[in-house]
Formats: sequence, C-alpha cells, structure tokens
Amino acid sequence: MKTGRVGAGAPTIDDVARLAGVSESTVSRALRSSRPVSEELRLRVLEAAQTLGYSPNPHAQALARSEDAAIGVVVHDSSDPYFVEILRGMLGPAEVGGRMVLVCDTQRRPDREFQYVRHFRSQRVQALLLAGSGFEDREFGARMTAEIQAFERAGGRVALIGRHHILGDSVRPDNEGGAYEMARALTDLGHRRIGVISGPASLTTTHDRLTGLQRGLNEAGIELPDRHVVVGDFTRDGGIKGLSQLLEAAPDLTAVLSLNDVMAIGALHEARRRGIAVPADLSIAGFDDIPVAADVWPPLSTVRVPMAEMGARAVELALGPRPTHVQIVRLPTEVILRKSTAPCRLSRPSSVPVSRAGPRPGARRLTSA
Amino acid sequence: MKTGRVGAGAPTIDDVARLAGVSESTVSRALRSSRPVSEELRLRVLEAAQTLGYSPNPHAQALARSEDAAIGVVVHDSSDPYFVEILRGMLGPAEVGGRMVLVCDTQRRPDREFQYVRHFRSQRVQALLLAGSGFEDREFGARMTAEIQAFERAGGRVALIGRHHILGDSVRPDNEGGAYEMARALTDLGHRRIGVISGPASLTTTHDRLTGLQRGLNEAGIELPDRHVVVGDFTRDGGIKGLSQLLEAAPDLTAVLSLNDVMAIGALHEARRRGIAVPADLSIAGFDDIPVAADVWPPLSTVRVPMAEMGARAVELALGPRPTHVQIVRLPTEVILRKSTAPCRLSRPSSVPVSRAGPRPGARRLTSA
DNA sequence: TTGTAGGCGTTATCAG
DNA sequence: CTGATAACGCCTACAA
Repeated sequence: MKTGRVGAGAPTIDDVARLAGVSESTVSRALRSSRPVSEELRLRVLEAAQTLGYSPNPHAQALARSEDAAIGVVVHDSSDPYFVEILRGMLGPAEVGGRMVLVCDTQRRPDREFQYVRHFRSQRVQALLLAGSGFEDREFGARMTAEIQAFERAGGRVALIGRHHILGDSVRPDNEGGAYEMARALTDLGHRRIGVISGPASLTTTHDRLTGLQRGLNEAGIELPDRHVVVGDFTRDGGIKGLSQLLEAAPDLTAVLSLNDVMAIGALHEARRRGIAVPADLSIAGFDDIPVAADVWPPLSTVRVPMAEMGARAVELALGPRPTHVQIVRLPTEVILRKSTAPCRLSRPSSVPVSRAGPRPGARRLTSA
Repeated sequence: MKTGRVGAGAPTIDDVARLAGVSESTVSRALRSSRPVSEELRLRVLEAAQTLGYSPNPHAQALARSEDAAIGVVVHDSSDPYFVEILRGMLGPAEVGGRMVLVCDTQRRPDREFQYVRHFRSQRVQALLLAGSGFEDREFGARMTAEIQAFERAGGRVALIGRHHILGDSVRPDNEGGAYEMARALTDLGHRRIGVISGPASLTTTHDRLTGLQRGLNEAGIELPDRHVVVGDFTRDGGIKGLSQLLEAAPDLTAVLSLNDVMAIGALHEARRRGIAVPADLSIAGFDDIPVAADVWPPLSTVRVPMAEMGARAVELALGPRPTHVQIVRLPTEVILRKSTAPCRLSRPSSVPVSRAGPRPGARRLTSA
C-alpha cells in the first residue's frame, strides 16, 4: 500500500497511475515501452506523466533491475589534459541512449582506485572504464582483477586503457614504440647527451616509455646514465623541478625528453627562466601531444598518443558485444617534430641522415608500430 | 523474508548479518555508526563485512533515505580548460566524506542542461552545481527556477556559478569589471582600433564581458563599430575563424580582445600563420587566465578569473548551512598583462600614462572590483 | 542495546 | 493486454 505522500517532492509512478486511472505496472510498461499496452491507456499514461512532470527515480530502477544506466570512469587526474582528452573521446559514444557518465579522480592512488571501483560495482553501473596507466604493483593487480571479475560475472563490462596487471579488455597506445621512435629522432638530430624527465616509477606507462627510449638509445650506441634520469610526477611543476635537477646533475645535456607533455611545458618554462634558448641551446621533447602542445613556445616536439580515440575505443569495447576472449586494441603512436627540437649544434655530422621523412609544413611525422 | 541469493554477486547487508550472527539493523547501525552498538557486536560485524568484502548498495541507501551521497555538477564543456579548472577547485571540498562527484556535459545546450538537472533531481543528489554561464533566455530561466526550487523544497542544495536568470545561491566572477579594466589597459597602451572576438550571444558571460568592455571604451572616447565585433564559440577554432573575419572586416585593428583564452590562443595561432607579429603588429588579449595562458607564445595578457576558487566556493555554498536568504558571492577579477600586448606603435603619445602599476617581473596586475 | 516490521519507487512474475 | 504481488538492499521508527 503506497502512502501517496509526496516524499522528496517528486511525483512517483504511483501518482501517475492514479491520475491515469491504471495500475503501476501499466504505467511502467507504457513508459518503458517494454510490453505491449493498448494505445488508449498508453496515451492516458503519457499525458498523466507529462502533466505531473514525472521522471523515474533512477535509484529505484537500478535497485529493481539491479543495473544502473550509467557508466563509471576512473581517471588518475581529471585536470591533466591527457585525461581530459580521453574523456572527451569517451563522451560522445558513451552518452548515446541518455546514459550518464560518472567520472571520478583517484589522484593516482591505488587505494582510491580500488575504492572507486568497488563503489561503482556496488552501484551496478553498466560498464567501468579505467582510464590511466596501470600500476606496476602486481599484488594490487591481483586484487583488482578479483574485483573486476566479480563485476563481470554480475553482468558488468570493463575496459582498461593502458597496460595493466589486471585481466580485462584493454586499449593500449604503443608507448614503447613511440618512445623508441623519439629516441631515434633525437639521435638522428645528432644528440648524444640526452636527459629524461621520467614519471612515477609505479606506473606501467613510465616503464614502457622508458623501455622504448632505452632500446632506441642503445641501438644508437648511446648510454643513459642514472644522472641523466630524474623522476617527475607528470605535473607542470614536476617538469620545472625535473629540468633543474637535470641541469644540475648534467649541465652538458643537449636534449631532454619529458615523459609527458605537461612536464615538458614546465621544462620549457624553466629553460626560459634560466635564459636557455630552446631549441638552440637545448632541445626539449614531450610525450602525448596534448592540444596545447602546438601552442606553447616553441611548439613542442612530442609523441602523439591518440587519447581521444583511446577513450572512444574503450567505450566501444565496454558497450559492444561481449567478446569470448580478452581483447586488446593496440593503437599506434607517432613522433611529431615541431620547433622545440633541432639538430645538435655540438655534434659532428651524424652518419645517419637528419631527416627521415620528407619535409612537410609544420611538422614531420614518424609513425610508430 | 530475504532470499539470500547472491543477486548481482555482491554481498548484501543480510549476508553480513548472518555471518556475524546478528540482525540487519545491527549491521546497519554498526557500519553507519549512527546508534550505539555494543563493542563486541560492532567488532563481529566489522570483521564479517571485511571478510565478505561488503560494500553497501548506494541505490538502496539512496532509496531508503531518499538522498544520495553524491553531488551533481553540470558543465557546459568538460574539455574546456575553464571548466576543468572550476572542477579542479570543486573536487577537494566536494569529496570530503567519500562523496561522489558526478559530472555531466551539456555542450552549452539549454535542453540538455534541463534534462540533466531533472535527472540529478530524481536521483536525489545532495547538491547540484551549475557551473557555467547562464543563458540570456528568461523563459528557460523560469523553467529552471521551478525545477530547482522543487529540488530545494525536497531538501536538495543548489549553487550556481555565473550570472543566471535562475533564483539561487551563486558565485559570480566580476566579468563586467574585468572587461572594463582590460579596456582601460588596452586604451592606456594607446590602442584605439580594437576588435573583439565575442562569445555566444545567448550567454550572460558574453553579455557581461561585452558590457564592461563597452563601458571602458566609451570612457576613453572610443567607438566599437559592429564590424569590430565577431561572434565566436569559445573554442580554439572559433578564435582562428574569429581573427580571420576580424582582419577581413577591419585590417587596421591594432588590438584584439578575445572573450576567452581558448579563442585567444586560436587567434595567436592564426596571427602567426599570417605572419602577423604579436604584439609588435597586433596586440591580442584573452579572458580567464587558464593555466596554459602563461605558456603559449607570446604569453597571453588576459583577465584572471579565479576559476578554481569559484568551484570551491560553490561547493561551500551548496554544502554549508542553508542560508535564510539568497546568497551571492562576488569574486574579483584581475588584469594580467604579459607579452601578447604592447603599446600601440601607431598611436600618437596618449595623454594617459601607459602604465598604471609599477613594473613587476613577468606581469603587471590591475585588480578589478 | 538489539530485533522486528514496514517502507523507499520501480520492475518482474504470474494470474486473470 | 492488465493488475496484484513479491522482490531489489537498506534504513528507521517502534517494540522488546
């Protein structure tokens, strides 16, 4: 027996039923157009709902059908342009059908990530999107795998972005290949003393980019001594500090690669502050190709990661038909040379040609993978 | 009688109760620490919950107490740095107590805004934050006011950012004052032929900034003919097109003010493409002072809007004690002169001193309001 | 301090 | 095709 009291002020299905002179079930069916309802009643119901301004309570719906018409997105840092782009890519495909997209921010802390995933699970979202690098911590990966498999057994869908130690469908940019190509690009320009502003060691992204870079440098017979690598935190400030530390430890660097653009922009800023001309005195390159990379000065050479596409593909993965096997979508990355890098002035003419692609207006591109 | 079946796979309060050998109510009380529970039972419950990996179903909670421990945020464009900053400001204060923050994106379409607000309302979020300019459409304002008042009557809280034709607590940046100050700054530099890349006419933000600008120019005895104003859409592309149109209609402009930074950055790009030196040939200024404004080239002169603070204050408004009267928090804006603006070369020495503040490293500041 | 018995708004099942 | 009725998982008087 419904009390009929107005509760939180919103009309309920019961109110509509009463006004239309039908049962709750009929209202539900008419509105959700699941089962056939006579044209006459349907119209009555529609009109009643209209005049009452009725809209269903999502919680009650979610509870009753134990599934929420929403999709949960977990990002490491929602103010990082990298994630903003991924999110942008997700929004279109995710919002079809009036689905809500719920975003939360973990500040790169595994415990928070775990909490949010659990929250989304108990909230019974349709799909869960983990956008952001995985953690190297395998024990954490195991815990998350368990959580996620439970979610999937219950009918939920999951898609990961990046390389995780978590079992599940994923879309992965070719970080390793992109870093390799960037290493080649830098050495082709004649650079031999190259510094790196790295990211948190706990992230697989950091690991992969570093690995690719190493491989590229090794092939060119170049060492990467420890003092040429500093750890940043993927923020602009991290880039500022990173370049400072680097120049202290190794003042003779001719090129610096930052493992993301945001830090590279910080480095650009610090270089200017110190009166170091980029690229004349020092080449600086980034990673990601976030939208502003082309607008800073000098325009940033970087490795393009298809962030928006990654987001869109992840949504497709999570919303498409359930695959029988774990799927991995691999996306290529691409070196984009703008003006923050230049041939090394100090270098004796390199045996390798400086340019491997024909000159094109604006930027030269070297696709990876 | 609970079936005890595992439902969607997640343990329920019932499972915990059984394992701990107590009643559901005791579990609820122990976990939500509302009422006193004997230490012994509380421990048993906690342990049972722990081993089961129990986490409450938010929908059931929301349904039972008809209130959701979440706060809904409506933004116009989640990839616009302006909103990213506002969001960043909200996150800290909003997330205390494990609250979820749900963000949705309206693409500046009033109908979607209305839909989302209604959705959040029926979802019974604790608070609703409308972040973004209001619409000039008063009829829309009336509809939203009704919706929002219903929400508030039901116990919800609302905070608006910007000037809306909606009744409710709000935090408002001094757009009008900032634009006025920027007009003064530009005329002080000797500029008399000033172009404007405006925003969508439907937004109050556009209106206010334009008004302040007009007032400033009028005071300096300067006209703003129609052909000196083009309408942009607050995107980078809009800025590119905007500058093109402007230069076609009035090639003799010496300064251009874009009504947001994102468009100004587009304009900077277009100027470079055309071989126009900024600021030597043309001064360009923006509005907002988004984080990258200082990193583009040349560093952008702009009107600083305290976006993050706006976000934080809005959260305070919405989460703090319910005020008896409508509250309006007014936040000052501030002109920041960097290198994208310079004295007008063509100008005969102006009677007004070029600089009104002492020179300072990096930027000069003129606070509004 | 603890347990029992609704109720929150909707959907699904099962008779009519 | 329509209408009762029982879940869905949790909370909260009320009773013990």
